[in-house]
Amino acid sequence: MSDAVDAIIGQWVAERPDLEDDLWPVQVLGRLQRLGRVLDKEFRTFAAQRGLELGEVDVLTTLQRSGPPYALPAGALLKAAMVTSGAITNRIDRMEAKGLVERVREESGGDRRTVRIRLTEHGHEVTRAYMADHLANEARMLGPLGREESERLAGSLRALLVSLGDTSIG
Amino acid sequence: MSDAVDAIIGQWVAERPDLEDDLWPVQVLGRLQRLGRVLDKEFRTFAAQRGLELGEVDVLTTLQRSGPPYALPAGALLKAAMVTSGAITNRIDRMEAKGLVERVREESGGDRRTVRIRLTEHGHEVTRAYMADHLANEARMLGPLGREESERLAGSLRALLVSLGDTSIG
DNA sequence: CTTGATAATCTCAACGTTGAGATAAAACAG
DNA sequence: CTGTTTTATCTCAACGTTGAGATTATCAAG
Repeated sequence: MSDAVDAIIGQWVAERPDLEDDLWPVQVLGRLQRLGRVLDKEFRTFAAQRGLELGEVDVLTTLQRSGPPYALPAGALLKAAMVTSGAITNRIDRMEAKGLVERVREESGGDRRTVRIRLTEHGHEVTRAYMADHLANEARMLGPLGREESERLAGSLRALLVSLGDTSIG
Repeated sequence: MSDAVDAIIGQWVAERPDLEDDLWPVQVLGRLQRLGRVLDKEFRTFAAQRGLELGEVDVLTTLQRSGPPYALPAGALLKAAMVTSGAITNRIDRMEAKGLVERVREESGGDRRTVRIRLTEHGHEVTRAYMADHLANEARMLGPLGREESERLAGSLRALLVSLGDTSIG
């Protein structure tokens, strides 16, 4: 069975036969770009059905998996989310209005520049429910691929991420 | 060697041991999401250094690989790009101002609703130069992975795209 | 023909992100 | 201390996309 990227490469070979030997990276990177689009759309819709923006889910899960006390400085969040500072400020503003997180400024003694973002009880509940649904959805999406092939695929993707330098969360 | 996703999964297992058996899809989909971000950033910077927006490159290459007469209806472009109509109108406006493409309305006899977007000579040159650089950059990015592992990876990614229903360009 | 439905494109306000700059606090050097 | 540099966060205008609606043209039925 062939996919959209096979079709695209086929077009290129027909139009630019001289490039044929240079097109092999597209088999991987073209598919990764394509999957990025497809998954982004899927997850965005999934989040929207639950009243959340994808960026908000990102913040919620980052805080949740960071463990007690479920609070991180804004700077840690922006590095984890790979976005700029303006985006994080904006997200936190919205999430604070929704009661999902709260800004906690350091008391006397601490660094008064940093603002810690803490999950509220409501944020905890929303995240817990979301994660359960989300993992079920992911399992469904990977169902046809099978668990064994998934493991193999994960190994190759790890190697690629490592070679691209994405080796730590911060 | 472990990557950022290994770290994330490690945090989840520590915080929510009850979820451990359900986290296996994250090994694949988490990495794909992450790679989507990383590649998007890389390609966006690469395009910006050459005075182009990523969406503009998308239009240029779609037209180029469609072959003579290097012209497609706006509707075909928006399906290929997986974006909404507003985005395509906006892109074409910008690209027309840059002299990369031109709008060609059907003459008498054709469907006068459709607007065909045609690569200009300048657009051709820009696309040709861009593709050469881009393919070299992609080969460089995949260098560490090696061509054999790339082929294997491409096969798994194809299977996933097919199972997600992404089997044709339109 | 005429009417109604469908299709292709454009318009535009709302939205989230970017990126440069502002603000304020902390760390460092003399 | 005092002045400079660095760090953490916020502000805000510009940007590209979305999504609903408007516009104009084609198609189908009567």
